[in-house]
Amino acid sequence: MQKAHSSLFRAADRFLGEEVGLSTSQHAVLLILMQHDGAPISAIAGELKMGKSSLTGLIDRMEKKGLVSRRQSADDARSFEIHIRDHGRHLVRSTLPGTKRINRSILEPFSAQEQEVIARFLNHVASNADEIVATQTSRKHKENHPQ
Amino acid sequence: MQKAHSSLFRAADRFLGEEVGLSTSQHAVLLILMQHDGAPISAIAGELKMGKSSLTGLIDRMEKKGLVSRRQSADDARSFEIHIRDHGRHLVRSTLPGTKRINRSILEPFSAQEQEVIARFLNHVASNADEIVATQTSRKHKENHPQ
DNA sequence: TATATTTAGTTCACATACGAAATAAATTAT
DNA sequence: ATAATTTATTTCGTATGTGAACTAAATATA
Repeated sequence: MQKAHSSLFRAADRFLGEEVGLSTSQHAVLLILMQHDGAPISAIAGELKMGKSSLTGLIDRMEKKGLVSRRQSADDARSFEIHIRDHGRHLVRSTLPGTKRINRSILEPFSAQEQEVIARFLNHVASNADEIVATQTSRKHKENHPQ
Repeated sequence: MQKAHSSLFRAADRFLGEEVGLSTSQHAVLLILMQHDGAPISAIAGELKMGKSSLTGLIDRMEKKGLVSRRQSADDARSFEIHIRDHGRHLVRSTLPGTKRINRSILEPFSAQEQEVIARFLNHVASNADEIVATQTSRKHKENHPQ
């Protein structure tokens, strides 16, 4: 299972990197911001199931590339709003056809019913992977994604 | 899709790391060596679809932990055989029940027929992800995994 | 209000992966 | 046999992710 996942993950990453110079995470951040522009770092980290410390570096690099900008929150002096910039917006839009093509191409050999099962499976994994693993180890979970 | 994969990938990685101190890649290397002990670095890199340079570091760290050992190939003066050591063998064995439990638990909500579809899908992804992406970008592929 | 706790974000040391370039040995071509 | 090419591995610089420890601000509790 891990192998299947890691190879798709790496292949998708390679595709994005070659195509427009975005890592998977950068791409994911942009997609989130397209829906929730101005989201704070914590929220983005939560959505991506990444540690906050990772987001600091990720947003740094994206800022350096001119994809997003940090803006002080008016309400909370600790917090920053992350805003997508035009460059980021255009870039992420340019990836949509390619990623759609790839998804189609991956699902091509499967029937409509089978694709439904696959979609259900992937959603299940996406929303429960953390909990499933946590249940098995039955500890260290809250300590890992607490922040 | 990427999100689903990255979150499972990371969750599995966390599980292995917490449980016995193995990264997914280290685990995968040990599993390969259980079947093909003495495999050279190139072959392992090929199986994992990783660059050879990555394997140098990976094997370095595994050697430092006493999981595997490098041994000069008798035939080829450039090549090293990677051998699994007892410590590695015991460690990877100890992970098997846990990973089986997790796999079962992930597949639990799906019927036998659905599980068959899922397995077919994952195998498809594992063996074709690279090619699918390569077809789309239609270049840079052989240059990336040539060595 | 004063103190304690939680929360947002960063910094740090480290693990991991990558591609390009280097080295050295094996193979192929001439 | 010599030269050109390919192959196996390492080194280097860089990107990415992590958890622990830190700072500062917000919130809760006393």
